[in-house]
Amino acid sequence: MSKKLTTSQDVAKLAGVSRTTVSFVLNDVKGIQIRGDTRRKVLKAAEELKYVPNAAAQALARQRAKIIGLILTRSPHHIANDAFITQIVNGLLEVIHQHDMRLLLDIIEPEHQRKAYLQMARAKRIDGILLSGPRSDDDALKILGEEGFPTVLIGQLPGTGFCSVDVDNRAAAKNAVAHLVNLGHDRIACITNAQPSYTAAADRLAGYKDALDQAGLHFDESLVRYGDFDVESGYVQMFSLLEAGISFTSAFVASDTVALGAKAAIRDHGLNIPHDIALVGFDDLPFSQYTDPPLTTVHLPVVELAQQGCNLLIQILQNEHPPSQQTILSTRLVIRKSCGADQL
Amino acid sequence: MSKKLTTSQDVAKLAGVSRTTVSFVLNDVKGIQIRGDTRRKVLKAAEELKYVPNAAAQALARQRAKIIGLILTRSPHHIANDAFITQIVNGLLEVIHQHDMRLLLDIIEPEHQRKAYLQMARAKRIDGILLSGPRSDDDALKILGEEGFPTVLIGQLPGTGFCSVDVDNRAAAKNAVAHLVNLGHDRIACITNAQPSYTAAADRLAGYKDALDQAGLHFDESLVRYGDFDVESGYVQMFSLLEAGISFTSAFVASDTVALGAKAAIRDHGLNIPHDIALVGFDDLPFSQYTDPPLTTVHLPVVELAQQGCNLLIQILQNEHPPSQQTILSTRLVIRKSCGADQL
DNA sequence: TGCTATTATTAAAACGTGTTAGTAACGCGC
DNA sequence: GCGCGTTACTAACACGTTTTAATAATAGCA
Repeated sequence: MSKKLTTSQDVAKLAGVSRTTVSFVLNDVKGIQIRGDTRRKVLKAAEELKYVPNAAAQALARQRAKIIGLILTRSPHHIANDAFITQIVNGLLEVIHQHDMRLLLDIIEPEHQRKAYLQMARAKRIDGILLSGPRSDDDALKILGEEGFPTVLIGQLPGTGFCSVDVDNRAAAKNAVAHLVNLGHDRIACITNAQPSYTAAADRLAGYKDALDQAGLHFDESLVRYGDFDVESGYVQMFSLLEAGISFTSAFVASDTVALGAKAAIRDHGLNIPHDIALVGFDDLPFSQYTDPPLTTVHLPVVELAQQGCNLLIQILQNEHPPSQQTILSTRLVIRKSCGADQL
Repeated sequence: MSKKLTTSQDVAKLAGVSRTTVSFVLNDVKGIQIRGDTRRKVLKAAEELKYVPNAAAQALARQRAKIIGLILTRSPHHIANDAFITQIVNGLLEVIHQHDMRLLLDIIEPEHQRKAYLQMARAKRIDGILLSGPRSDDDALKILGEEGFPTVLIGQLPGTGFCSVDVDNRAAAKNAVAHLVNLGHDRIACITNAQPSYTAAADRLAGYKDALDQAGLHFDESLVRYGDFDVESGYVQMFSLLEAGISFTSAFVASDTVALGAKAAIRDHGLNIPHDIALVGFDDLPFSQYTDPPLTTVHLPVVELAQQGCNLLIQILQNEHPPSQQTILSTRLVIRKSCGADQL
């Protein structure tokens, strides 16, 4: 491992020009004129030496790391069960690559070392933050806001001034449950995707109530259970519902992952979907159309969510007008077999 | 957004010492003695000013970015369907955090801009690379090796000098297929997880053949299909097998994701698992025990894979003896209902 | 030829840290 | 009182860029 590191000085020497000229040529600085042959000399020298500018030095000089941070605030266990993350990363990277930037990924446990990303921001290790799963009790986030650090939320935090991209969870959930109502169900159970301290979970539950209200149906607390992101929680909660001896003919499960567990519990009770219990999920994960039966669910434009969030952040970084604060993308109900709609 | 940036100079001034002393105290440099009260003054000043060292400047000065890069060489579409990534990231971050480092994530499309991570390495944006899904036709990787850049493969590339962590795909596949043989099956179809240019896919296919050989069974090319990472490919390939009119009573599908698609195809043909066709997967994804029926599959220690790979890389970075080149972790067959073993 | 305007290039100052080499201050033995 | 080793600190350089201000070279014009 040779210790030599090709620097812009080397390129300059080989091309017979100054370091400044090398920088001008390589960065294509506008407002600066360089003779054609000089430019070619520099480019040739750089090519020959396989010169690559040192990232740290560049970051220090131009006060930009060209890195954006994606922060996920969930426990590792929840991360492992989150089928969205890869899609988010995909969408993000597409935009990021267009701007010749990089992605730094970090996971922060809700109760733990919350200041980690505050540090990264202050150290200017990252130029901006994309935060998925914002919590209202997150002080670090609050400080970030006060310090004016470029931040975009994937999700929402009403009452704060943050830019955000999200879907209308409440309306989407209402729509999904209304579908069950329209199919004639009046005893509809609900398993949330997570604890109600997560705004998305609370919103989806609210949507469930909205649909009941609109249909003039009574909201029965005993039909509600709280999921916890993963498959197992779906199994456990649906099991609990079935064991409770409360009658219901359909269920709205606010996460496809959780719904998968719920489905297994229903099967283990010897019941049939959709005949005995009609099931509607939320998320439309890649596997959801391949479950047995295929899962009726709410499609979330995750990739678009990530892309728009990232574009928003980059606009902020470039000081282009801080655009409309809150972006809401639309969802759609994907009707498959698990709700029994095709049997009408 | 105030333009001021607290620097170590500010801390020095407030504490009434030199910048050097601040650095000594904050980095706890050994071999240097600092009086107790001076140390306290510095710490207090740093605290008061909320000083956080500039990452770029640090990286430049100490020639270390304290960032390791996770490079995934798969197409975005495949990434979206890869349920392992989140687990890998989880395992990685745990180790990375212990060493006060960060994770930079990038996805490189196999056919496309391969040099991207070579650039990052040369720019010293990252200190080391963890590469998942290595391909033998990857020139950039070859160059990385020649330049002695710290690299660890998740997966394998025989014949190269890279450190790597992997499982014995061939033995694991052989074991899984042998299980089907032991259950009395002599017509066993196979759908790979990916194109055979991926070493993992080729190895698993080889293991399938090994098991047939050992059992004295004939290898029938027409029973083999090639999956392509995602659920859909499983559906398509199993469909093709079923339509081909070749009789078989069981199938080894070298990926749980692909197996999910295969399962759907079997169902759509009105066949029962495991009665008509016994199914064995590979990977043991979080959802695999919740499919209907629960999937018999090969458990992969993904988290451990990531952790050990990361530890290996960090050891290399610290110039501790470049340890045993190839690490192989063990797998185990998880027997559930889809293979019909419990009906014996 | 001189003077100015423009063009092409460079020297030097930032950026904020880590680190080496060096220097005061102090006690100590003789 | 002189050298000598310790202790506690600092001045100054290094890291590799970008960018500003200055300069050398060329052209335009009377």
